[in-house]
Amino acid sequence: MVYNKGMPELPEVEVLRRELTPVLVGQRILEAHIADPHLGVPKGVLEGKTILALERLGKYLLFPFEEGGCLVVHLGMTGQLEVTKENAPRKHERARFVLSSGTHLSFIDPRRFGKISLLDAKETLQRKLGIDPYSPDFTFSRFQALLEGRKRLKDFLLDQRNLAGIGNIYASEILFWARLHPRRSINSLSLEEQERLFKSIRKVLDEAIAAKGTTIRDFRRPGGESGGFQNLLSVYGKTECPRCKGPVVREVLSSRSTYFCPQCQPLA
DNA sequence: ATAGGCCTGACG
DNA sequence: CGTCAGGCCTAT
Repeated sequence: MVYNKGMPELPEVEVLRRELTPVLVGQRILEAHIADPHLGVPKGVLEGKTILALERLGKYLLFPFEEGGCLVVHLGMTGQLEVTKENAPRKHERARFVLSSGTHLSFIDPRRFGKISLLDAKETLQRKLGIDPYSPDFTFSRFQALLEGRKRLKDFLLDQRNLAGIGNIYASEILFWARLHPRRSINSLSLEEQERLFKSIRKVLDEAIAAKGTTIRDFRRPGGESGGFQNLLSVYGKTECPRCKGPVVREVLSSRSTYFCPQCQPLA
């Protein structure tokens, strides 16, 4: 079974969490092989631990242990998690865990931007991150409070200290649905525009999760299928606006590609 | 607010 | 060859 995203934002990590849960919960780690010394996991601490659940915070996947503490995985740009029965190491494999069921969990990451670490508690990570859009804290009034003092709209969405989980693709998609220009300044938003933005966040993320994530490269689902949201993207990587049929513009903001329809998302 | 660095592969 | 890529951190 291959669980390969490769464009891991919140929806992709959530799909991963859901699909890995039945395979991993209750499993004991028999062996942990950390091939990449880059990954800061001390030797010998994972063996014998039992995975209690799979949780997600923003783009982080957490494996809390029955014995306390948790393993944290961040996929970076190209990280993948694969469950396999085979013992042969995969290309770009950075870590491998042998589980009590006999299956192996392998962490594959060509560009090595991904991270594996060990945490005392979920709260340690939570303190570094803003509100997860699927936590009970994600209310309109909390959202409004986050907007206070912030500047450019797209930067706000990408900063994980505000909201945790939105990346470059979904930022463009959310702003399209909210009909807001990526360079709009936050303090210029009307109440109605704030509400549109708030609702667009969950709408886009919900649909992306329902479609099993976005596959722009070579993502394979467990049965060999791809995720489906790449077929539902409105502006990211597009040239024509699905709403007004006008041209979609690509603009570089904070050295990241940003797509929007200047007609439907006016700056003024 | 922006550029650069971390890495490697894919593509022109 | 050169350019680009969905993340994130640090330094100007």
